[in-house]
Formats: sequence, structure tokens, C-alpha cells
Amino acid sequence: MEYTVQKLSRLAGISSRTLRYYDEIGILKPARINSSGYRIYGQNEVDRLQQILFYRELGVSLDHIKEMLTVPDFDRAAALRCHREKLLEKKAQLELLIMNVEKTLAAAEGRTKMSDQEKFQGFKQKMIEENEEKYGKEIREKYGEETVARSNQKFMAMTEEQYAEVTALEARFRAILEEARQGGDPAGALAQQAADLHRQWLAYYWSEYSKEAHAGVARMYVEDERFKVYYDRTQPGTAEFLREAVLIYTGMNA
Amino acid sequence: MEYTVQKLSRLAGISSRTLRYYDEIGILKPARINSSGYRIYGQNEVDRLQQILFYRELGVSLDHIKEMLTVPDFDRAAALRCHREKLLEKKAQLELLIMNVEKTLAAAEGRTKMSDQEKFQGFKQKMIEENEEKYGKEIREKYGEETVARSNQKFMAMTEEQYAEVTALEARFRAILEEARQGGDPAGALAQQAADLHRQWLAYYWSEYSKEAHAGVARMYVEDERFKVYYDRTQPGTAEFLREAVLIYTGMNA
DNA sequence: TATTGACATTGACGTTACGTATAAGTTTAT
DNA sequence: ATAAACTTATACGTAACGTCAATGTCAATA
Repeated sequence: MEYTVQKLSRLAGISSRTLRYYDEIGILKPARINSSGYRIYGQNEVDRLQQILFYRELGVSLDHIKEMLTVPDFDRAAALRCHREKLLEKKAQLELLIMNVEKTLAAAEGRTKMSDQEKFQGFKQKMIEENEEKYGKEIREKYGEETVARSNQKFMAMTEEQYAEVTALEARFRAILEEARQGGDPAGALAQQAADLHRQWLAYYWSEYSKEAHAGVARMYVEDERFKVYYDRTQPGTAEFLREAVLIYTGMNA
Repeated sequence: MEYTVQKLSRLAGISSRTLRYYDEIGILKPARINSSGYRIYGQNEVDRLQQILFYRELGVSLDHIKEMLTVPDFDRAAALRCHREKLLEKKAQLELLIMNVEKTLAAAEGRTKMSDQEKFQGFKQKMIEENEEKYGKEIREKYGEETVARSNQKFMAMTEEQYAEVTALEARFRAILEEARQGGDPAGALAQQAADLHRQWLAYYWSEYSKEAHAGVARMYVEDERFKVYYDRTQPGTAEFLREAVLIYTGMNA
């Protein structure tokens, strides 16, 4: 089957200008040019266009797509499996966003309250994924590959009810943490209660608990900019205070 | 809680440049400017930013978002419910795309074959949704509001297996239709068999069948550019031929 | 056969939503 | 006191096309 620009554009649901642009930047050249200078596309081009649109859908730049497709030993099946994973991730993120909308709706109707932090949950998740390339490996190496992955998975799988529970728990934890921080003693009763609540909170995200991982996370809160901002939002020094409390709680302060 | 540009940008997972741009185009102005000219955002701005990002996520232009938010009697709850619907649609579309990837994967491994048409399923669906604004109302008025809506719903809800069945059915239908078209007689046995397969095919998308609706769809195939292209893809005149055959089949050719 | 209308071509400038660079002032931490 | 980290405004750069404009091609019809 052969296609002119218009035919192919209709088939794929894009504009003819897009096809001309793709020709211009060399990402999709027509199979041949007929005697009147018309672009004629064939089977290979149809398949290639499909690939391009897959990647475009995932937000990959055309420049990047071009690179990927020009690699000689390009593994189509592997790329497709990668596609699927990315799409599934995107779907999970969308579900998060939907939950956010539902929470916002509940808050707007006065049924619940939302912290500023929560208001951007879905979006932040996206950012975190985008930043994975930069910081991701580093963090995963530091604090364990699976810890991060499982945490996300478990969160995605949470029911509405569980979500409400964990949110309430977090609120209690943060309130007590703040009170303890004002007291100033990370070894005190209040601070240790906060550390315990923190452990409970983590239990919602982790499949198994270990003192080492708990302490690791507490350290991460201080070392990683993004988490530090989260905890220091209300009062600076909160991340550090929590770290100290947890290190004492887990007995990892030696 | 008050935020400077950086604080708010980190909270929301966007750049500070974005906030300055939003100020510039007047979509999100800071609550006040302090003595050194710094932008200071308050609670209202946080909420407004959340709204903006919701819409942005859905691909709405900033210009359009601004319009929506400046409407004085803006109904937040209604907007949120609308958000949710749109997100659910997007999710359904994503699921379609995922199915497409899986089909493509199967085709790449030689397990099945895919028509050029099928290769762009997920993307085309998107285009159809985008074009809804332009043509949507018109079509719905012509051929019935619910017919269109239910068709989409049923398709989204299809299982993998059903999808395979309907694809096979469609292939058989198209083959027989082509053969019948070459024969040239829309009242002939082959053409009527094609019309019957078409009815079976429709049954996968519709919850109930009526001759009137069937004939209406056949007419639409000719009148609506997008459908006409689909059917005329292999051979011109196919849309018209199918219409004639179906009109005879349904007895609506009087 | 002449014409009409839908299609094609190559420029070339416009648009959106920011990124990035520069120069200069402000705040915070040591 | 001085560096580091933040802020400001101005301004030019960018990706991925959209949108003219001027012109050429092709199939169908009067």
C-alpha cells in the first residue's frame, strides 16, 4: 500500500504539515518522490511513523526519537516492551491524579482537608519520575532499589479507605513531630513517639520493616533536597530533628 | 503559609521561571510584593496554581485556563467533576494505547498481523476526541447522542479476547465486502452476507440493534469524511457500496 | 477542451510555554 | 564580612508545529 501525504496523515490522525516537518528534520523521509515532486510513503514508513507516534505520546523529543530509530541494532520488541512499561507507569500516575481530584473535590465540599503538600501529589509524582534520570540511580543505589519501587507500587494499590487512614496517620505524626521539635530533645518521649508513628506510617508503604532501612530513610530526608524541603516546609531543622529521633529509635546512632 | 517563588515552585514541582511567566501573562499573580520586590504567594494562590496545573495536565492552553478561572461564577466543584471525567477518559485512551502496544508486540513477534488502520488505533481515538468539538455535536445530533457514547464505552470495556474476536470478525467482513464490491451488485448474496457481518460487528459496539440505526450508520459512512476515508482506503466507492448493501439488508432503501 | 476543486510543492513568518543567559540587587549562613 | 543562595527584570532562544502565500498537478465535470 502506498500513501500520499494526505492519505497517510488521515490514516495516522496527524496533519500533513507534520509529515512535511518530519521529512524536513529527517525523522521520516518518504519512500520516494514521484515525477511531480509528491511524497510517496510505503509500508516501512507507515511502521516507522507508528513508532514515532508511540514515542511522541510518551513525551520523547523528536530529536531523541530520531537518535533511537537510527541506531542500527535497534531492538523493536525490547522497545515495545519498554513502551508498555512506560504507559503502565503513566496510567498509575494518572490514577494518582484522579485520586487527587477526588480528594480535592471532597475538600471543596468540606468533607475533608488537604495540606498544601497533598494538593500537588499527582504532579510531584510526575516530577519525581522525570528527575529519576538525574537523581534516580543515585538514590536507588544509596537506599536500595526495591525499597523505592515497592513503595510506589504499594501506594498505587491502596484503597480509598487505606488512603484515608494513612493520611490521618501522617497528620498525627507531623503534629507530634512538630511538638517534639519545639521541645528540642530527639531522645525525649515525644520525639520517640514521633519516630514510632513514622515507623507505622512507613509500614503502609513498605512490605517489610528493618531498622536499617528506617534509619536510611531518615538520613535521606536530610541529604536529599526534595525530601528535606518537604519536612522543613513548616519549620527549618525538622528534617534533621527527625533524623536524630529515628537514629535513636532504631539504635543506629552509635 | 506564605511562599516565595522558589518555595512554591518546589512545592508544586515546577520551575520558578514558570511562576514568573504565569505572573507575566496574568494567570497567577502573587498575593503581594514585598519591599525588595519579591513575589509572595499565599493560600489563594496555592489553590489557584493547583487548578491551573490540573487543567494544564489535560492539555488545556494557558489562555483557555485563564478564561475559565476568571469567569466570576466559576463552579469549582463542577470543574473538578469535569476534571475527573476527562482524566477517566484519558485513562481509557491510555488503556487503548497499551492494547495497541501489546498487539504491535504480538505482530512484531509474528504471532498476529495488524492492518495499517489498526496500527494507529490509540492515536486516532485521541484525534477523534479532539475533533469532537468541531464535528462531535453535529454527528451526535445526526445519529443519536447515546449511540456514539455507548459505542465508546462498550469498546473500552472489552476484554483482550473479545477484542481479538471483533478484530477477526472485522477482517472477515472487510474481505467479503471487497469481494462483493468487485461483483458490483449490492443486492447480491455476497453483499448481503457482508451487510450481515457488518450487523454482527456492530453488535460488539452497540447494546441494542435496530434497522434504523444500522442504516443511519451506513449513510454516515458516506457522508462523514473520516469514515469515508476509512472504508475507501483500499478501493474508492466502497463506502457507497456498503451503504447500498446495508440499505437493502435493512429494507430501508424505499 | 476548458475549467473547477481538491490536492501537492516550497518558502517564510507566527505561536505557545517556557529554557537560558545576563546583570544587578537581597537575604541567609558562616 | 563575605560567600552562597536567593531574588529581580530584560531579552533572546527553542521545539513542534500552525498558518499564510504563491504556485504547480491531477481527476472529474460542463
